[in-house]
Amino acid sequence: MVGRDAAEPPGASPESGSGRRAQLLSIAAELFARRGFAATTVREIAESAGILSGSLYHHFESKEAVVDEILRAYLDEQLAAFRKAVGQGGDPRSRLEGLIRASFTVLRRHRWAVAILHNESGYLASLERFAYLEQVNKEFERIWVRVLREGRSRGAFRAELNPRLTHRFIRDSISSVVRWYNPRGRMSAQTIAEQYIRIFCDGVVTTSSA
Amino acid sequence: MVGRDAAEPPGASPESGSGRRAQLLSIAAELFARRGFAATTVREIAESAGILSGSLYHHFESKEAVVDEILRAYLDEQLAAFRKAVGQGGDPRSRLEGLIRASFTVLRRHRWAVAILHNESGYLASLERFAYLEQVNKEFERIWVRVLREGRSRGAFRAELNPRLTHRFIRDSISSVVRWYNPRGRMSAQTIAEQYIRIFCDGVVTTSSA
DNA sequence: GTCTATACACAGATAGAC
DNA sequence: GTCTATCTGTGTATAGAC
Repeated sequence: MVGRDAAEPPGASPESGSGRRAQLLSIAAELFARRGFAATTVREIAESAGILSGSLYHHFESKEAVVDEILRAYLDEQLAAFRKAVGQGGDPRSRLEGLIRASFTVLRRHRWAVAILHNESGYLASLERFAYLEQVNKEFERIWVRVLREGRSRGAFRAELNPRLTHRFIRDSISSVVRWYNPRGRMSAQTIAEQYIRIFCDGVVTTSSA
Repeated sequence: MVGRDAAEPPGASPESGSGRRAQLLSIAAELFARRGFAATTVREIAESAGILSGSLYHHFESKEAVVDEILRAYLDEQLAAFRKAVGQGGDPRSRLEGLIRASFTVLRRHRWAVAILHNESGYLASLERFAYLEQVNKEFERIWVRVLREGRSRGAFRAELNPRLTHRFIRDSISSVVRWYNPRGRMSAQTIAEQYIRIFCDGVVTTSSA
């Protein structure tokens, strides 16, 4: 847990929960993801929710507090999903596939949070309030790099690939999916996940004589 | 050419050119890329350049005009580089590698522009002024998809991969590199390009029995 | 829980002196 | 080409009535 003092019943995620607060978080998350955090005004958030901007401050202490909550809910779930995935064992490839699938699974529920984190992490990192992002980032990297290194030392993954670079590569590729992913579109998160696994593991080229 | 009325000698790129105007563009580009377009103020740009905000308007008509110029300079060069790459012929894999290398080559000179386009395209697309971004986007996609489709029909690339998805995948992966790429760091753009080509084409796994 | 009304800061941009 | 001074709009946030 990244930690927060929940005034809401636990289990209520900002992007799927019921309740007014969760609804407001969901609306704000989509706007932040689509237009950017700085470019989104609290008036727009309130208007989308059918209330006036002043009323938002009954639910949240500030605009920053809103993103904060959106991001923490996502990060908590993602961390748990990664830990569960690597805990299941298996050969290196299965473990890598497990991490990739865990990313896509959480992405379905937290697409806006994934987009916000990907787009605004540079800006948010400059604010003291979001110093924890760097820590979580490092923890995620540790989990992935362990799997990649083990696979490499066992000869399952290519020796010439830098594990940290490979992790960033996969992470950013998946994060970028939220820009065009549509839950009601032709491609399900599963379909995309399987295509991505195919590319990451086996590449685009068929005659891999490497 | 995306087109603009140049009051400057041609060939002067915003990120490497000499002259006051080019210098200001370079400073602004870095700030926009690091902190976000909306989050960066004209006062910050001016301050970084050692002048006052009012003085900026002697060089540019507006903040939007500044990003506009940064993006156009990049897009012009990128388009030319892609066209040159596909014009060189070769087998599907060579052509794909050519496109990837062309991306990384241009990225060296226009890293901030690449970051801005990647991070802010959602927001910028909502402004009339930047309607051309969609057109350029489509043109880039056309170039890539042609190569990917041909490779697929020739049996060189996996049949199950969606060409448009594959293009977006590669494009976004490369764009994300600018977040951590450091021209004076351990990894050169070439080194990164070769690792990316390796992953894209052959995958991470060694025993690709696919 | 929402609205009214408003404080206060800061944004982008302009005009004219130097 | 830069500065001084400033206009005007809009942003976040607050206080108190309903």
